[in-house]
Amino acid sequence: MGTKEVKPQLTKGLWKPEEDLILKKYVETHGEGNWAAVSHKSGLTRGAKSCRLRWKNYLRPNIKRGSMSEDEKDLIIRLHKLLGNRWSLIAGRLPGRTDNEVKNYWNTHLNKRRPRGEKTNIDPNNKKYNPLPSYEPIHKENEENSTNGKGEGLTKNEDGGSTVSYPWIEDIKSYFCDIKSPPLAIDTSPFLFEDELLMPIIDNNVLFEAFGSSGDQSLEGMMPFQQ
DNA sequence: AATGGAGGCAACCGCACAGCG
DNA sequence: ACGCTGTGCGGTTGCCTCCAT
Repeated sequence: MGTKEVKPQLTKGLWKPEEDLILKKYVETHGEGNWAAVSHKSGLTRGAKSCRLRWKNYLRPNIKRGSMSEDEKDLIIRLHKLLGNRWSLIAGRLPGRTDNEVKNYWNTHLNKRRPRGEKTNIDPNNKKYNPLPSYEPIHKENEENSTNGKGEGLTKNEDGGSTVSYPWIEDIKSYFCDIKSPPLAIDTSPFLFEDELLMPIIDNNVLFEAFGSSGDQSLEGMMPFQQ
């Protein structure tokens, strides 16, 4: 290869306390964001991504460290069941926890059965993420008595004609079936509709589909969207 | 006391996506 | 419409610590 890079060598590996201090002071002075500028102007020899990661996962205020509580564990398990490996979404429901921490916790404590290095939703051939399950309703025009064989997951539109199929109905159903039984306090915050992802997933139609028109009394109080 | 393996965690890497000119 | 840049995300890796032998 011959020619060496002219760029100053970037530091890698563990952060030193003095580096933390520099980064913390810089962000406190100039604000979060524009990590390229942080990298250039702070005096650190760290890349932008490294600075961002360090701030986000370690230096940011209100980071909660230490072992997970039972409630947190429970919530991680349930949210993972619902959302899969969308760690940032899951972490967003755990105040003070980062996506990296949740991911690490899952991989080390909750997912022990998977051999180290085994891929999850990565396609080994093209190294791209496999598509996540579609949460878009499927509209079927003029399909009479459309069911999946069990009468689940399909709803007639109010205006007649088409039917709407919710391919994710079983996910939601199993999720709520699960949380009916445990005595642990149920954190309903995941369903406060702040996450764009959950917005289209959980609404009254979903619950109607999952639990039927008779209503399930045991679910009352767990449905923050019901007025 | 020495050592080797396993577990845990911080950080890196590559990819995707959004915003902007 | 397209390319560039910055940011975010998820998978993976490497190092440190702990513990059993």
